[in-house]
Amino acid sequence: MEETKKKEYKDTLNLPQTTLAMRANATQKELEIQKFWEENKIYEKMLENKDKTNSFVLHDGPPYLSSDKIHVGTALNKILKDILNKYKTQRGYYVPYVPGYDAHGLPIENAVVKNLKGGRNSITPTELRAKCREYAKNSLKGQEAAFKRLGVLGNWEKPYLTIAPDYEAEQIRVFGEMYKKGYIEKGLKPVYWCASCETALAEAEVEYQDHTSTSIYVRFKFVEEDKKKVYSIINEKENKDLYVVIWTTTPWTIPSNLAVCLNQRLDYTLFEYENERYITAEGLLDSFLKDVEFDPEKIKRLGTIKGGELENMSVYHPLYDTKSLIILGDHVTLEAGTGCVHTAPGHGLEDWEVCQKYGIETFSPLNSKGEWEKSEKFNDTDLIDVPYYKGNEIVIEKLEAKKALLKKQDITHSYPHCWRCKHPVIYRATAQWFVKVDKFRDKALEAIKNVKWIPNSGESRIGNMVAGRTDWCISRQRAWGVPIPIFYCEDCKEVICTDETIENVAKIFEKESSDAWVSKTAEELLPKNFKCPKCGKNHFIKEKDIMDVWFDSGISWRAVVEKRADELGHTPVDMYLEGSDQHRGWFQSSLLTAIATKGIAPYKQVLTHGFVFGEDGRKMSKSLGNYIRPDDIIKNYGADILRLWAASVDYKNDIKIGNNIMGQLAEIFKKTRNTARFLLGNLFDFDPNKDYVKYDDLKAIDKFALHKLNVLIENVTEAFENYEFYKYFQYLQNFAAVDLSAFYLDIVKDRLYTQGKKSLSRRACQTVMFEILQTLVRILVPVMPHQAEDIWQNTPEAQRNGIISALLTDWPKYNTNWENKAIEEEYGKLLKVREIVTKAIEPLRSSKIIGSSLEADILIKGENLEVLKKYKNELADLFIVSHVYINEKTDFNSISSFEYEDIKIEVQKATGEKCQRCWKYRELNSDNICSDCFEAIK
RNA sequence: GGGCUAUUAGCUCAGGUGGCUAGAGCGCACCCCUGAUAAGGGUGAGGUCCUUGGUUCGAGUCCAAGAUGGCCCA
Repeated sequence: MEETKKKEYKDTLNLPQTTLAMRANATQKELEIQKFWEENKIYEKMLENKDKTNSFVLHDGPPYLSSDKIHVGTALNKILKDILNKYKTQRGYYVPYVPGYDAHGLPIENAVVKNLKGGRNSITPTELRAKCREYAKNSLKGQEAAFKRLGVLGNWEKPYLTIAPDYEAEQIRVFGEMYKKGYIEKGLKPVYWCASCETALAEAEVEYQDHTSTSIYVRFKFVEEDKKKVYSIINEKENKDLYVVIWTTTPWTIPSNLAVCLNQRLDYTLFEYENERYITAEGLLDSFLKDVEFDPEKIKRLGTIKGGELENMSVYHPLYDTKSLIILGDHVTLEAGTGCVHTAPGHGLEDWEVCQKYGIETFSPLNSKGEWEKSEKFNDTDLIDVPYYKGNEIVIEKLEAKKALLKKQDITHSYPHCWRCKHPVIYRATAQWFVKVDKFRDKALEAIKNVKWIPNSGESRIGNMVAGRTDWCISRQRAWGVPIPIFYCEDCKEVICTDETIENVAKIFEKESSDAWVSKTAEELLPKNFKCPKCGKNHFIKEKDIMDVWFDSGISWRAVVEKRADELGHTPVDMYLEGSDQHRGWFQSSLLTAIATKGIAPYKQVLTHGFVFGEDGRKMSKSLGNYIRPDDIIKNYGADILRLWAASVDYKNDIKIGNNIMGQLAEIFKKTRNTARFLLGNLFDFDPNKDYVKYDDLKAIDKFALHKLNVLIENVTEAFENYEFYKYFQYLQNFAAVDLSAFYLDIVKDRLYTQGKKSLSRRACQTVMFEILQTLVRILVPVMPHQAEDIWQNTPEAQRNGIISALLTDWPKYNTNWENKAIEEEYGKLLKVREIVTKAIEPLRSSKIIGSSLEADILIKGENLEVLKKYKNELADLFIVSHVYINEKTDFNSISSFEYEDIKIEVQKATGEKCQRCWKYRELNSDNICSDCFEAIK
């Protein structure tokens, strides 16, 4: 047979034709597609003609604008949101998406200050705020571009910013409402304080360095009445003095002591030494005795008592004529000291917190320079005007004089220092504004129960946090933020915050932003001719603190969702979707502000995802070499593959990312693409309006394929409804690789190529492929929108039904007409046999006796082969061999066989000659083709 | 230390109420095809189901303790 003849036959085949490129060329193509979406206003069209009462609103949690680059974790978050939004849109919902940005706060302020040559004080607060604003806006540009590059669609024309004037104004109103309800109060709380810079410091502004401190053991004497109680508990008759012993590394805080904290579960030992009696934790007794040089031989143990039994007893302050309460706290451990913790709520965060529970007021006698100040509550003349760091010595002397000091020794430990002046910092309680969460906590806890948390462990997570929270400190001593809108009367010191003042400030902010608080005087910010409601005078000063940024973003349900009701509807929205750290952050601040003002949670569902790690399971870091940025992935693979990654992992847990993982996803991406490409290639001449074959005329295998497609639709839909995208990924992958590529498409190829172009049998499988392609494109949309669009744009016009973008297609529906249990069951059996057939042929291939499976004939032997007999005419196609015989062949030259259960497969070299057109082994005519082919090209 | 959480093949995931000789896809190895061709097909090798105890005739599955990792607190 000469080559030309071969070529002639090839020309009579219906080979695939398509304009869809085999390679995605994603990095470039995705940009073109994004441009197409933008120019054709696809986001707007997705919202058009939708019933707004049938909406799905996912309210965006604002990422922080500290940098113009985004992290993979942020990308993951935005992608998950977008996948969901696109899916819900396809399901017919009205799905608006307004991206947000969090733009106030310390990191931005610090970044700006760092770039100032002359430091913070070289410019005015107004100028500083302007620079912060500029910094945030620049970051926004970078982040917005990065988000868009992911293929995220939304209202990019009008995102929301926490620094927008109308946003800030609304924040003031929310504050006002909460204040009016009595939910906001002023109180004292210790913060890191640098006495040399005279400023409060945030955690991020503190550096830990080694520092040598004088540590002391101090004894506090029990009051008579409580001592008797203790003795009665341990049955001790002799009524000698009893002391509890504390250990501290900050002697200067002793004057501020108000309590001694024990752990309720720990055992405490009472013992006598040289006629004095003490209490310390059992587990620390040995180290204590050693430190204070008590001879263990001379110890007389009197008994043991649980910390819990001493609760609410009192001891005398070692220096003053006051009493300190014995309280309990879980932070007390056996790591160091005596298990009895000196507690000064004005000088330690844990101290403060535990004292809040006992209603012990915060006592903070130091001024901003760190010097003791005379007051009603403090009048120790030895210390007044002395700076705290000189106080250590004085306090120790005084303790010695009172015989309260058991021991002092120097220790070196890690201690916080000011990042700017490098001096050690202290905890100092200052006046702060608090949201009194305990006043509406029960309501919040109730609301938490009515929200759907995904995964549902979120409920106990946030529930426990809210239950344990008494106060939310919203004061920050910073410049870049929304001011706490409080005025003080200079004359009578009245605190002023009324409906009138709030609304006036809000109105001003609406026009000029919260910068007005800095640039205007108190009088300018107050209503005209405002007079102090208490004393009637008219001199006022402004509060200097700004609000915690969590308060900013926490009111977005109000400043964004409710303000843009026409676009976003109302609270509660359908979903908040963020990283699991937001149980502490945004989920909580949003909940608290909404409960406090509106009485309801701002969301119906909250979905959380875990954090992203390197492929090695370790935290991503540049030094470990496992740090990956979204940019890098997009540059190498494109956004769709990053999106596919987001969809492929179970985001409830920690998530890993790396080159191996991405490489693998790229393979899946290619698989779906090539499958779609093959479908497209074989549909080039298919017009569903004319060529669609009705169900009854399909071959059994076609019906089986539709059945499989139906199952896919069902599974994938369920996966999306449950937000289990990784299940979708598994289903999709299996369908493309197993059901299509390795099965249906492989088998049907022969029919498509060799049957008459317009023959019923070719049109039948084109009909099925059409349905598959239509479904495939649609289910690719949420996860791989660019790929879906590329496929769609290369789909023949007649098959697109006038829909201009893949993103505007509907989600496929389960089709009951395609349900076919009989075929499913029968084909299930045939597939088993097919497996046995391939196993029987395999050895012939390995030993190079045959190449293509069409070079083989099959003989099936066994009992109960009814199903096989029923489909006898389709079996050769199904196994892709030339002839299939069942039981009855006598002259079969078996050269290989394989047995499984009750079926035996024999293989022989195919009889007849290779048809030059269809390559099957057949009786050939004079043109060297078989009769089927002869018919097909007639 | 506390709250919540995770740990099944190299990777991503399945394994309701205990019965598994532990599955899938990908990747890998080998082979085939050359009419999906920088594609397609086949076969195969990979697992002390984190560990240790316990309950049970029987545990990846239930219970207890522990290890390791994570987020948030302290």
